[in-house]
Amino acid sequence: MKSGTDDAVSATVATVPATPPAGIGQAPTGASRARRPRRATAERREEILRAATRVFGSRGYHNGSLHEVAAQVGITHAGVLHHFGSKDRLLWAVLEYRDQVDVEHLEGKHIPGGLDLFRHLVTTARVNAGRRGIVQTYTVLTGEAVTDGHPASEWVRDRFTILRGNIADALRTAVHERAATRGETVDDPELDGVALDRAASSIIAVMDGLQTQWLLDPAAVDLADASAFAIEAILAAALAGSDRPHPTAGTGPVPPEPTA
Amino acid sequence: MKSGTDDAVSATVATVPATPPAGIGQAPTGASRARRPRRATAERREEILRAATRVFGSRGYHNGSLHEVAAQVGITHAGVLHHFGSKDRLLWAVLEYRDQVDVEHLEGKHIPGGLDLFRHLVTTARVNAGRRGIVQTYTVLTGEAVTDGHPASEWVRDRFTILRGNIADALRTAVHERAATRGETVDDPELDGVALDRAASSIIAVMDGLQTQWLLDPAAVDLADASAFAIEAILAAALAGSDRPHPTAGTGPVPPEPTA
DNA sequence: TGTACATCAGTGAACGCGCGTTCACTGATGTAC
DNA sequence: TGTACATCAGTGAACGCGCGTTCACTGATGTAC
Repeated sequence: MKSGTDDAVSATVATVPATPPAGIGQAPTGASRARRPRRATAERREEILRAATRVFGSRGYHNGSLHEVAAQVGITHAGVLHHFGSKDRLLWAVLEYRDQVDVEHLEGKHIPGGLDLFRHLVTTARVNAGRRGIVQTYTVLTGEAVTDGHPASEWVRDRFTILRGNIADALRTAVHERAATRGETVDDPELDGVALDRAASSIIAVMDGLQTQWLLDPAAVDLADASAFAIEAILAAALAGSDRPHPTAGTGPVPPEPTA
Repeated sequence: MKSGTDDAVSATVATVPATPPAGIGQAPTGASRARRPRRATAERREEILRAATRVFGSRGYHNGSLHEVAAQVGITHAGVLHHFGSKDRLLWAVLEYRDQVDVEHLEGKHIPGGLDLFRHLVTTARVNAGRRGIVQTYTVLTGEAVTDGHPASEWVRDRFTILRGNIADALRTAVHERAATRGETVDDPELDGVALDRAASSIIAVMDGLQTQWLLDPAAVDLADASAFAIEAILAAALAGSDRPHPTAGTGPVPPEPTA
């Protein structure tokens, strides 16, 4: 994955790693000398990634320029390309970098499961209310990714898939937990997978949608409170829905109208 | 509103109306001749607006080009500018056009209130599942609008404000309706405005967020079903919440992590 | 029915700008011996 | 401790492209008389 333009790697670009910058000091592979990356290189590369995160976040990927990224680091845009080869490659590196940072934040502790995940999501929303920049980056990139042939769309799609899976699993666990406290067992061992996915999608959707509204009008939307309310609402409906067949919404004859 | 670059209107641009193209045949205002717009003009302008909607929707506003819009109508990009003066102006016209079309769709019937509004929203989601293009346009533009200084951000913000208001009003009505069927009256005449706004934001948010996921991965998300489920869940929580003080979510000590 | 004239739709070329990419080159860093 | 050398970070200029905007101009349309 993540390929697509990797065919003819320009000869000038010697520094671009196929994989994101791993640790320091790996033993020299070839016969030539001085293969060990310099200590400062990884740091400089991180500086650039942080700057690119800010620029792509505030201006979008297409509209953000290498010049602006470079200026924030104090080098020229050619210097940025020296490290990352192309603008597309820089974007991919930014996305991978964010994944990596997120994982490091969690340290050894894996993503919580069961009801703990939902408390975690609520906390995340509360924390996000204090980091406008990061929220903007994700929102802008996610929106752009819907565009035809956007270089980040695969990444965003994968991210959604994984999140949906995690949340659906946590829901399943929560249903079992609740049944256990009642001294019951859940009849359908696989539960209703469709219903769980539906709830999982919805939870991600509210969080994302509220971020958009909050970014555009922070005074009108309380990101933390609204997220907490909506997550609880959907969670409650999902748990209740696992008891009995889920109702389909009655719909009157209302004319079509977009509400994006 | 909608101003910002209206200062020096280029002299070449004679056709650009300050307001969107109104009806045909309004009486000549000045002393000069031939002021009545030609019959074909309004149609051609609409053609352009529809093409621009498609282009901005599939490529985004910044990435979409006047050339592509023009090609879809069979004229040159200078011809498009003849009608709209600048790219920004074209975008505004597209947004106003969509508003206008939406209203016309509703014909005389105003937006429904009370529980009918929520049935209407569910229907909208179902209809949207069959109009990928329009959904993409709204999603892309909304995402881009979060960008610094984007020409559509004011429009999107206003749109959210109005929608939140409509939905909050409908919620208020629904609460009263429900109390009435129970033979009760609602004590707080203004209800809990904050709670209503919270629920209104959440409903818009799920609908938008689900659209994004659906656009990226139609096989993984059932737009209509998921929207119906989530709207019902939030509606139920809002109605239940109007009975007793709303609980605040308990949150464990979990490390921060973005989930945009 | 004709004529003169203003307006309008649209063209085609040119301009200028921003931007991503390429490339030759420089000075510094670090390694091998 | 020195020396030679490969590698690396970064520069500055040039290139090419896409694109929005401007502008002079043309042919058609419609109006006034």
